[in-house]
Parts: sequence; structure tokens; C-alpha cells
Amino acid sequence: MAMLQVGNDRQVMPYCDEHLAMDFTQQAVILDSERMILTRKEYDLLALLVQHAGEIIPREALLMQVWGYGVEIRTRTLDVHVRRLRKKLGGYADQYIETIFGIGYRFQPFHAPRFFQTHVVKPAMAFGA
Amino acid sequence: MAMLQVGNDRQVMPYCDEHLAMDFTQQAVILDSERMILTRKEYDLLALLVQHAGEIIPREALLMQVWGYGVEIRTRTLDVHVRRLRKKLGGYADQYIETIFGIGYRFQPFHAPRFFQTHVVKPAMAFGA
DNA sequence: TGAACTTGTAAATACTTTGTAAAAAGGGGC
DNA sequence: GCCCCTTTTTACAAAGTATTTACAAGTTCA
Repeated sequence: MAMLQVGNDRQVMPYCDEHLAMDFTQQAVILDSERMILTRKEYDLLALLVQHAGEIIPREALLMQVWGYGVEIRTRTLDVHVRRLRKKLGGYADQYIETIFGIGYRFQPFHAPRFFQTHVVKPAMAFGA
Repeated sequence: MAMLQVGNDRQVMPYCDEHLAMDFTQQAVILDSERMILTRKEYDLLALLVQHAGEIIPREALLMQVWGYGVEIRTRTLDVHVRRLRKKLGGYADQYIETIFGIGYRFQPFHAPRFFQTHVVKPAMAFGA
């Protein structure tokens, strides 16, 4: 069974932390009070990551959700887009977008490591093993 | 489907003691409020040990569960990985990861009572060959 | 049509992870 | 203490993966 589908648990409420705010209904992103100008793919990628904040998302899942690519496709497109995103995220880039070597990427909310106090309980199956 | 399932007695609730916290669904480890950056093998190894905190786990069991090695394989890989883990655990290393000479390793929660720390070793059946 | 922007790819570079070898240190029986 | 076996430590090499840069093709829009 291909467990790479993103479930319908996708966060649609606005995201907001100390530096980054994201409104999914208006497709607007704000970084430190500045409007962030993203291309479509950049937005889609960031949105998917942010909507699954704290979760590791495998490359194949990202390529599937954002690009519609199947698992057989070998490409560096994702990496390049992550880079473009990180560039626009400025100094917070590496704090926000974490590389999970050999697996994929993960968005971490700013000052995230408090995972035992947040009560955001999500079904751990969204991305399968 | 992932075939290398570990026994179903494995702890999935987060682990947490005075210094170390571990969330197995997010694959996140925190040591004294700092996020601990682990490689895959390091994480797998630590997770297995922590999920069996207090139990002696024989080398062969670790090599089998984390590496998929059979009993015939002779290697020092495990030792080296334990060392890398200990390094990242800093000053708590020896408190947390105990060497059971001639048998294997054991993870001990911080300030765990050591009443039964003897060298008479009876490996739990869970890891029997 | 032309300018500005978006996107995917190629290729070079940089970096990470991992296992092994080998020397040093430690344990335990006698 | 001595010997043998186990563990620790260091260093290194191979393989794999990610990052970065540059470019060319494709879009959009006036």
C-alpha cells in the first residue's frame, strides 16, 4: 500500500509563530512583518511542509504532492526548490526547514523543541513508515 | 510494508527523564533542552535501547534489530555506534548507556535505582536467539 | 514581440553517514 | 601479575546524498 498520501488532516487554520505567519485561504505568507513573495511551487512546497509541521516528510511524498511525480522519478528539482525557499527564509532557513538525510525534509516551528508541551496530537500514519 | 518490525512490546509513548526526552513518532530527541542531532543508525540504536530501558540487550539482539545482521556476523560496528551515541550524550553518556561486559548494553533512565545491578546476567527472553 | 519571471535539469562541489581496521585500554580468571 | 578476550577509541575510505550554481526552455503579460 502506498502510504504517501497526505491525509485530510491537513491544517487549514492559519499558521503563526514568532517570525512566520501563513494564511492558507489567502495564500499569503509573512516573514517578520514583511510579505513574502513566493512562486507557486515554492508556496505549495512551503504550505505542505508547514501544514505538517514537526513531521518528517519523505522526498517521495513531497514530489508526489507538489509535483505529481510518481516514485520512479529521479530528480533534483525538490532540492533546488528547497534551496529557493530557504533563501527567501533568510537567516531562519535552517531553523525552519530541516533536512532529514536520506529521507526528506521537516518543517519545525520556531523554538519548536517543546514537543512535550504542545498537545497537537496527530495521527502518526499520514506518511507511513 | 516494513518487514523489520521490532517486537510489539516496544514502547511508543514518549520517553522523558530529567535530561533526556525522546518522541518516537516525531523521531525527535532532546537533551537538556537542546535538540540532539542523530543519524539514522544512531537514532535507531538509541530508540531500541530507550524503549527497553532497564533491560540488558545482548549485542546480537542489537545487531539483529538495528542492522539486520545474523548471529554469524563479526563486527565492531555496534561498539563504534555506541561510542558515537555516547559522545553526543555528553557527560551523561556512562550514566545512560551501560556496558554489560561480554553480553551487550543497557540503557538506564537518569537516577535509576541500581539495586539489581549485578554481573549475574540473565538476558530477558524477549531477545532470545 | 520583448521583458520579467518561473521552472526543471545538469554538473560540480560539498557534506554526511557508515563500516572497518588497528592500536589502546579494560576485565576477569587463575 | 599474566594472559586472553572484550570493549573503546581513533582515523580513514567508500558510498551515497544534498547543496549550489548556472543555464535554457517555458510562461505571462503588456
